[in-house]
Amino acid sequence: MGHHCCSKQKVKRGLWSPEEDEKLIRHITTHGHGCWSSVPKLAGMYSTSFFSFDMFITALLPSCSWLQRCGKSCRLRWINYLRPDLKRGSFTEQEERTIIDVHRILGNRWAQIAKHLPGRTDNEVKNFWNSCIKKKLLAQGLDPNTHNLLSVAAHLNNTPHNTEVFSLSTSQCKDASKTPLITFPALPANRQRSYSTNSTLSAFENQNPSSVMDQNSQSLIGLITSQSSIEETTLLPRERTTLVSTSSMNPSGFGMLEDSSCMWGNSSVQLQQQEQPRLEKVFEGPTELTGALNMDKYSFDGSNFDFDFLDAALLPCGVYNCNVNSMNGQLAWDS
DNA sequence: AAGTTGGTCAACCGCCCTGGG
DNA sequence: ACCCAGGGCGGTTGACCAACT
Repeated sequence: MGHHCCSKQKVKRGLWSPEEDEKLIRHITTHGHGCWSSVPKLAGMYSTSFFSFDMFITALLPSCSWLQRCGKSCRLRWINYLRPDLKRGSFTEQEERTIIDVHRILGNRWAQIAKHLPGRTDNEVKNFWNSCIKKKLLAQGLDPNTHNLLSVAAHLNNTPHNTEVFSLSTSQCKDASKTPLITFPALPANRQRSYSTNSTLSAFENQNPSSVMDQNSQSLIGLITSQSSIEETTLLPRERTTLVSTSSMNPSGFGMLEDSSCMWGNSSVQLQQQEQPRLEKVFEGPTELTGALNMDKYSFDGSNFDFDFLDAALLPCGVYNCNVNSMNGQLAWDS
């Protein structure tokens, strides 16, 4: 069943022939596409000598020269294949990284993602994602839909209580060049969750991301975003920014409490920017800020700090120390 | 050599949105 | 307010090809 725009015509389907391509290119490069639904007929006419007797013969014999294609088909063929500004060939590593980064934020909004890749189409990006990137992420132990570690999701699903705890598995991160992004799953409206790690980070003072190890001597490079407000908080793109946390008070590392409040045992948060951000256009705000954590509404029960996210992605990258004013309880981050 | 399987990607389908009548 | 056509987009299909059995 064809689209209603061409339901009255006998239209051809399937792969385009070089002759059809030629007609479409000739028409659009000289006249533009205008209304796509009229392109097939016009493209056929312009393929003959203009204002000639042939033109009228052609019009009378549509099966010979009209582009017997649905307008939608013409549009798709032009946009996805014939357009002169299309980039050909394999995706570069940087393009791949961009796709992953933007997909993490936008999900399967291929057209939006493609806008960050000049010369690439949504169809191309979608195909590349489905045939390549998806598998790569799975091989790294990451859920391609959520970009979370698969073990996190599995653990969450298996935990019965209304307070759920996961362990940040680092077994998938042995290759430091493929450090995963660690994101917390969005909080469901009707459930409370508590997230914590059971790994102790012991080398946070070392600024080399590849040598930040957990107790199992496996690298754990983390980046934490609040998905509930992902537009504002994202993004500390992996391989560009490294968040390393540790604490003597809270050897478990970090955690998130119900209602997106964040409990940090960190005595320090280190953000290291490794290269210029590539995604400035995705977010509004100062471009030099690729993200950091800014917290408010803390509480301290003698062993743990409890913070709320105020907003993230607002602090410049750098190294921050958390200071608590013992008199008024105010929290301050020093760089 | 023939059949099967799996990957890639161009193209289609169906839904949604928008603007005009 | 409603209908309709056109355009945009994400999901899916299927043709094609290469590798494998």
